[in-house]
Amino acid sequence: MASNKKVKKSIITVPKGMHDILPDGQPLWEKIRKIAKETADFYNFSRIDTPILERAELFERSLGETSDVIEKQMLVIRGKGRDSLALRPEGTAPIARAYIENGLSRLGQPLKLYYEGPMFRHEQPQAGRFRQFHQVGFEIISNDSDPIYDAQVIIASYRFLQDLKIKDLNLQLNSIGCAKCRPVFRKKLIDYYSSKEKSLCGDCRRRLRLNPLRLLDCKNGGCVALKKESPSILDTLCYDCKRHFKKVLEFLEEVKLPYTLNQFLVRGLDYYSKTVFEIFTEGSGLALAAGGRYDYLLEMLGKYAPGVGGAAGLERLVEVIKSKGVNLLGRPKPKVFLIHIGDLAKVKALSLIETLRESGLDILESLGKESLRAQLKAADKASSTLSLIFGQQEAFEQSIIIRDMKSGAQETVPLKKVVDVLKRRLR
RNA sequence: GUGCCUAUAGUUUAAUGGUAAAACUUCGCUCUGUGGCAGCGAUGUUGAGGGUUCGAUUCCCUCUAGGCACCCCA
Repeated sequence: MASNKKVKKSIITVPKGMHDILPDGQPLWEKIRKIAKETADFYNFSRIDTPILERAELFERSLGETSDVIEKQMLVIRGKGRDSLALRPEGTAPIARAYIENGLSRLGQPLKLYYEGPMFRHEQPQAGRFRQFHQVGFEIISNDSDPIYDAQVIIASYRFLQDLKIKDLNLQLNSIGCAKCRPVFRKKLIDYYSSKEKSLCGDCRRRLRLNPLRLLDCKNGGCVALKKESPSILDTLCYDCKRHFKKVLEFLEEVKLPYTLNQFLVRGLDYYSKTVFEIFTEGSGLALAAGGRYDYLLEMLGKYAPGVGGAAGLERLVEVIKSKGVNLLGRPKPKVFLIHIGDLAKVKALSLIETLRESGLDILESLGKESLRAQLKAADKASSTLSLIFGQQEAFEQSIIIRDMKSGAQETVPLKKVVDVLKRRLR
């Protein structure tokens, strides 16, 4: 106790933007992951896990050197050798890498993959934004850019959110064109905005030079007004892109998936082309899931193969589920609590637990507590339906008491029969 | 990287220029083999450092951390 002060003073806290997911928060996380897996299973996406560390170059080459994610958010570790390793800021580039490196085209076309895990971006934490966050993502890589894949990724992402019982989903769609038509649009945008540079905000003047597409993303009053008259990407798309996008919309309409066209929707990463999408829910300005087609990503990494994918941020989902009061967790399983009294029973309880385990029964205990009172309290707090009371006398007699925690009714059964009786009563 | 706000038990919050209170949680006791209720008790050097002051948890400054917003993004 005297050292309390010292301990307190030197307490080590979690790094900025990171957080613990505590035991009482786990059930919801497990449930979300479970629903992600069920969605993936149904639509036939196979799980893939890639390392959390990748060569920094992977992201530099694929996400775009001028993107914020690369420019200032990537956490880079200098390895012992000359390697420059990065904590992955997103999940798609690693999958593209794994696809090429392992020759995953051999697994058949198309290859549908899903992943789940932590991502890292060094940014200022705020609502729905962390330095370590978790994503679930769906990706389809194939040897052609069939718009059906775009639709399938969007459907899977949408259904995932629906299965999480998140209401009022709003799917926004756009096409940002291909290598042929995007430059045309880019030029149109620059032409349009150059004459109006004076009325743009500081950020937008920078964007005009660096990444003109992002001009459409600005929420600044003056820029928003200018946006209205700006050239529309949808009018500029080449024939192929137009047809591709139309097909995607057609497919979504077939499954009655409501969408909104948003010609101002652009994405932050360079590898996107054609279809881009974001899914929102009412009352939050943050996208719950987002993604798009990336016809050039794998090519940039050395092998041509178009793909399309989307990812959802789990922290944001948890936040929405909590704030909307969605009840995802059903009734908990009935629990049995083993209570011991006395040293002999304590020892015997240990092997009894193993016996129950072998019979496939779940059992809770509090072997560290001695008094019956305290153990009953613990059983109650764990919301057990039944408890087993095992004392000195029962240990001698090879019997045990089964107590119904709600009614308080007790029956004494021979130890040999406890498994059968429990199974019957739990049914 | 920029701006604004905040910092008191594990949690949520009071209070005061004279070294802190409640509720909830946890643990224990009242009650040595029968829980949920109740009563009692335990668990804190008011984020760190400095300044003003006889005296600072309170006022001021710095730092740190957190929240929110911008940038950007899941």
